[in-house]
Amino acid sequence: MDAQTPQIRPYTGVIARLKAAGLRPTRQRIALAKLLFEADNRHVTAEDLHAEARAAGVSVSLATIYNSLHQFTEAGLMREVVVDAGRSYFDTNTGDHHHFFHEDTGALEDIPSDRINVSELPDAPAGKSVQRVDVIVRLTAAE
Amino acid sequence: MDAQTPQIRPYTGVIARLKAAGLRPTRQRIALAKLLFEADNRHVTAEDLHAEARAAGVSVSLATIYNSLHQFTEAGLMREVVVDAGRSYFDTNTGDHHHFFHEDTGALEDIPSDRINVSELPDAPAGKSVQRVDVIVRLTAAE
DNA sequence: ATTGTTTTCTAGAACAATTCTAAACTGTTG
DNA sequence: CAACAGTTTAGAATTGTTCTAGAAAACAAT
Repeated sequence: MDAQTPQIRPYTGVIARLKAAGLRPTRQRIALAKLLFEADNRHVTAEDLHAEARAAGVSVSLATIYNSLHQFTEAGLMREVVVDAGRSYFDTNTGDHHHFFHEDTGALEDIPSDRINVSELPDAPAGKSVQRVDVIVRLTAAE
Repeated sequence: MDAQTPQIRPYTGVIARLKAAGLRPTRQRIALAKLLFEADNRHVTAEDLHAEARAAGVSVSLATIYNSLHQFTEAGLMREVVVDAGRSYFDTNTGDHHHFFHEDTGALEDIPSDRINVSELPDAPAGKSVQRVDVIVRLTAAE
């Protein structure tokens, strides 16, 4: 199996990506996009990203982190994963896949879609359409 | 006479159920248990249940609603379903099943486990065991 | 019933994650 | 570079949930 690794993109790549999404390439958005999209399969909370940005010497307010994460998600560059009531995770892998959730550590891990199979899905009720199917495999420390 | 009537239970049924779970049958817990377990497949948030109890003329504090929902869940009488960051749902159906989540209305709907099939689940990572597999089918209004 | 012991309940304060607000700032365009 | 719209910001506000410590209720033994 060949893992489709997205190429590491240069500066201009990030800027182009933001422009293509209809987002102005501001200092903050460029910095966040670089942190998020120049690595694979990142799963971050707003606080995670905030800490990371500050650690990288980029001064960004928490409000901007939330704004950016939502804008990136709306633009289809990320997706939001709900595993824990009270905390939102954002995933840079927008492909078809599912998740392991480590309840002890709070970590999220991808499960490629070919490693799991969901079938015989019932039809959506009348007037509704399926937006997405989320599978979360919750893990605890084995005893 | 068959003592195992799985239908609507009288007062004593709810009380017995609470006792069996190691919970004192207090006025509040009895009232909440009646609201929750004398109907099938209820999906409630804490606020929902609070409003419902008040509407039924039962005065219960919100803290007690939270306490009770958690106690019932720990006792295996209910299960918590995470679909929406920032809101917890509690489900009175403890059997094997999954959920439709209506994103427009916030409603949860059961999908019986025989109407959906999850297979080829990867092994849990070393040292971990699968606690549960949640499947959430997210629905939006069809356009 | 009365007591004592323990559990539970309650209102309100505290808390954490997120969203809002209104003013300051920045990117873009002419 | 001036003007404007889009963005960022700090801090306040909001929301859902948990905590706290005193009051009340359940239970057991009189």
